[in-house]
Amino acid sequence: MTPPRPDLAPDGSLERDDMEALQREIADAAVFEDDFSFDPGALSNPLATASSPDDPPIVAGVDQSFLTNAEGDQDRALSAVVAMQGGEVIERVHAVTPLEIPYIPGLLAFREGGPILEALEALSVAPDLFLFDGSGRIHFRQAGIATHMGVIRDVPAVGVAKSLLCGTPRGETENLPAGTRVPIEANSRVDCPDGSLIGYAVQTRQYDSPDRYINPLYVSPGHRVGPETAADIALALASSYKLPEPVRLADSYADEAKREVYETS
DNA sequence: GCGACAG
DNA sequence: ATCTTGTCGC
Repeated sequence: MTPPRPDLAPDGSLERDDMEALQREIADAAVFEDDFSFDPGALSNPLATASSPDDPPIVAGVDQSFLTNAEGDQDRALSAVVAMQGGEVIERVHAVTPLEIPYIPGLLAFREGGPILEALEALSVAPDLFLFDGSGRIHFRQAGIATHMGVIRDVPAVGVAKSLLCGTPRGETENLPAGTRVPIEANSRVDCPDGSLIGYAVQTRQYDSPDRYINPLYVSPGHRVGPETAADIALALASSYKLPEPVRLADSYADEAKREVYETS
């Protein structure tokens, strides 16, 4: 399947200015509000399956691992995709591609976007929603990897990051109770009006003991999802662990597939 | 010049 | 991201 917007694909050979210009184009094409037909309430609730006339939505988690050559340099990226439906894994695919550029904050999609798009091509099911490890709208040019990939495929996408790239939490984010969220608003480093709601710090899990605490996730709209719904989705999909299940499984699958590559070659 | 910086 | 043992707590 050819993506709706192959012209916006991340190209590691572009000049930095052109990469940033492309990101502004991506942000212009992105929709940071709910624009999908499935019922988000049917994502994790097993009972929704029986009561719904339709099949539960298919959610795909995406994550990467990296391969090292004989010299010890990271020369390839491995992208892993785990598709789930009604709480069950229905498909797993992965792809390995050579790395073009180093990791540069703000340009992550130009490093990892290639293998991701290739892995998505290998998917036989059509996900209703993508979850990416990284930011969406919480990005200098509002075009994090979740936004970039979501726009190219024109599929609803959410960014799930473990640390904050930019923006300002509208309050304390340490030791939040499970199930709570704190708005992240744009600051001067973000290419949109100061104070714009660009995502949430989301506490999916928390310890009971008072002497230690879990850090929140930073969830932001990628494409065709609003900030509120993005946070709802992360909470709904993270019933047992900090990370939403599709992303957590993609994470471990990326490691598993990496070991297979090393053992096979 | 200084600081900030997803994975 | 990646390199990695022990260790704290339920």
